[in-house]
Parts: sequence; C-alpha cells; structure tokens
Amino acid sequence: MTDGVVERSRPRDRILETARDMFHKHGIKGVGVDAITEAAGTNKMTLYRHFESKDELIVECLRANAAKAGAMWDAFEAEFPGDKLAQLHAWVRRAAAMLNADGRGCDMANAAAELTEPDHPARLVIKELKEAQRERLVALCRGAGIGQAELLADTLSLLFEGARVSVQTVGAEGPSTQFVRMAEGLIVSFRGAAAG
Amino acid sequence: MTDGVVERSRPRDRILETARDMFHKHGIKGVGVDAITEAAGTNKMTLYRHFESKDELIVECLRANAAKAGAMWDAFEAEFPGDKLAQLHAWVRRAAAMLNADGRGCDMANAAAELTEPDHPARLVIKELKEAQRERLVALCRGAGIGQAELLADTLSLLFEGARVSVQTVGAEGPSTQFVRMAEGLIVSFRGAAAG
DNA sequence: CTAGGGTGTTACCGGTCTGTAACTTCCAGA
DNA sequence: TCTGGAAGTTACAGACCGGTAACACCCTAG
Repeated sequence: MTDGVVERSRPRDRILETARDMFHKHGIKGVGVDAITEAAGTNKMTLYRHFESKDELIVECLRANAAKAGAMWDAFEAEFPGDKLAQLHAWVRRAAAMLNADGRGCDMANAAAELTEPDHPARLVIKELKEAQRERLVALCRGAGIGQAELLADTLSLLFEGARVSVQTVGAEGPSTQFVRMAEGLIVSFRGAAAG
Repeated sequence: MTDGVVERSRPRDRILETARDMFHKHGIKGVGVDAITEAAGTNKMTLYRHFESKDELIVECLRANAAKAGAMWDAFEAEFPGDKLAQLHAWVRRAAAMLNADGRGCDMANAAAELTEPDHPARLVIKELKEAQRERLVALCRGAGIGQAELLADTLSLLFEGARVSVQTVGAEGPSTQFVRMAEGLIVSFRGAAAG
C-alpha cells in the first residue's frame, strides 16, 4: 500500500518502476522480489519471465536511473540552449532540490555501498553513469569559459556527492544546507581566476 | 581465511573486531552472524552471550569506529599541540590517505545507506559521530584563524565525504584524485579572505 | 580439589530469501 | 469463434537468516 504504484500498465514496466521505488526507499538487500511483485500488483513468476534474476532487475533499475539522469541534462540544454553557464547554474539549483527531496542519497552510491562484489554487473553501470555525469559537468564548465574546467567540475561533483550522503547521515539540516552557497562561490571564484 | 583476525584475545573483542572488518568489506546486510563468529574463531552462542542482537553488534561496531576516529583527532593535537592550522593540514593528509586505503567508503555512510529504518538504533550513533567530526573540524578552522570557519569546515567535510563515495563508485582514479588540491586551495582561499 | 563461570558444540525453530514447476485463466488478434 | 501467448496461481525446493535450548567442557579462583 505505501509502496503502491500499481497503475495499469504492462507488468514489466510496473515491476521496474516499483522496484526502483522500493530499492530507493529500503535499499537493495532490504527488499525481496516477493515484496516487489506484490507491490507491483503481480507475482514472482511474471517477474522471472521478464528478468532472469534479481541482479538483472537491479541492473535494469540502475539503467533506468541513468536514463532519467540523462534526460535531466538534456532538459538543461533545452531550457538554456547554448548558454552553458546558465545550464551550470540550473544544475546547481537542481542538485540543491534533490538534497531536499527525501532523506535518501544517490541510488547509484547506495547501490555501490551494498553490492560489494567487485565483479557485480551493477558496478559497471554505476561507474559508467558516474563517468557520464562527470563528462557532462566538465562540458558545462568548459563551455562556460572556465579555465580549470575539470577541476571545477570535479569539485562540484564531490561537493554534491558529499551533500547527498550528508543528508543521509545527519539529515537535511547539516552541512548540506550550504551547498548552493559553496557551489556558487566556487563558480564565481573559478570564473574570476579565468578572467584575471 | 581472508577475513581471519583470529588472534588469541577475549571472544567478545575478536567478534567485535571481526564484525567491524567484515561489515566494512561486505556491508552489514551482506554478512550473517554465523559467518562473523566462524571468522572470529568462535560460535553463535558466544556472540549472543555478549550482544543481545545483531543490531546491538552493529551499534557497537559503529561506536568502535567512532572511538577510533576520536583517537585520530587526538593524535593531531598531540603531534601539533596548539597549532590548529598544522592540525588542519594533517587532517587533509590523513583524509587523502583514507581515500587510497581501499575501495570502500565511510562505514558510517555505508551503514546509513543500508539501514533505512528511520528509528534504527545505529542511525543515532551515525548522526552523533558525524556531528562530532564536524565540530572538531570547525574547531580546527576557527583555531586556525579562519573567518568563515563553519563554511570552510562544512565545505571540506562535504568534499571528503564526496571523495569517499567517489572512490566507491568510479574508483580511486576519479575526481577524488584532486581532493588534496581542492582542500588546500580552499584553505588558502579562506585564509586570504580572512586577512584581506 | 572443587565450584562455577565462560566457552564450545550440536541441534533446532520459524521465517525469509531467490528461483522453479505445473497448471489455470485471461485476452487480444485472426 | 478459435487460438496462442502473456499473465496469474499455488506449491515447492534449497539455502540462508537471526536467535535459542540443552548440554559438555575447560580453566581459573578460592
């Protein structure tokens, strides 16, 4: 009931969406396939007809997350076409909004914390997404005319990543409240360094 | 065998130490009490004579981590008595060393990712330790004569936290390689702001 | 030497986990 | 209306989980 999301759509989509939601809320190892299928209004057999294992379901969920993240970046470009600096500021606002969304951190980071086997198929997806995110942030910084684009991008991404785990450990009233100020200050500082 | 640590000491200590090690490596939900006691060279009954539940064992492990972290801060004070700026630099070096220690992130953050129940006893320990760490970092920044001590401390702590999850997701060759440069740059920048 | 507490051993409980088999029901397209 | 595939249902396998009971052992303090 609390994890509902049982709109009428194809079972595979319902399972995927429900699993994403429940993994996010309760962690991957904290949710069994039975609970997922029940919340999705279907059953275990149907799940195993569409996904060959729970691990594959996990991977598919993470891929869906990656796709959603990709769409976010595209939305920035659509909203401020060509204006990379404006897109960078949009990213900061968007990141800050995520911090206040709920007390859970990044699904990718959480999955990496749980899936400790070094050759787990999910680790590849996680790494790919994180590297893609970094490249897009670097591209924004570079496009915004910032000299040390990689360094700023890495700094901003570590700050954001840190802020997300901070809300998960000490809550939304901790150091993460300063995220926007930090990020904006860094952007100003790096732009100043490029100009001066 | 890989998770050995079976020196001859009192069973309780062996269990605690082994559990800490295995929780760190494989995650909390990824390790059962049977595996812990076997690696500690003892048995499940002995575990339950010293800890009333797995949850209590978890809490005790996190407390041990907190104690070790506290000792680290005391070591800074012992090495550079009174010189808060030197202690701050020592913290940066120490933090960087932790990044290259192994691919696993902060035990507290990982535990927070796994233990999603909002009233889990471990969450209190996690929050307390993180807040204590923040206060000690703020004290160092303030003692070093930095004007916006809280802001610098929060920035450094988010950077470090982010770097730890970064090594866990993309590996040690990702953005975390720039951690020292970022941190030292920030310290210089904040000191300059105080002077000017 | 003896008593007693800490420890080890074995077996077990009820529950949950991922994953499968065999069968029934439903529904859309021809 | 017929048919074939997708979906639902029930039951189960085999493993593991946290936690407990009952009992044998050993080692040290008195």
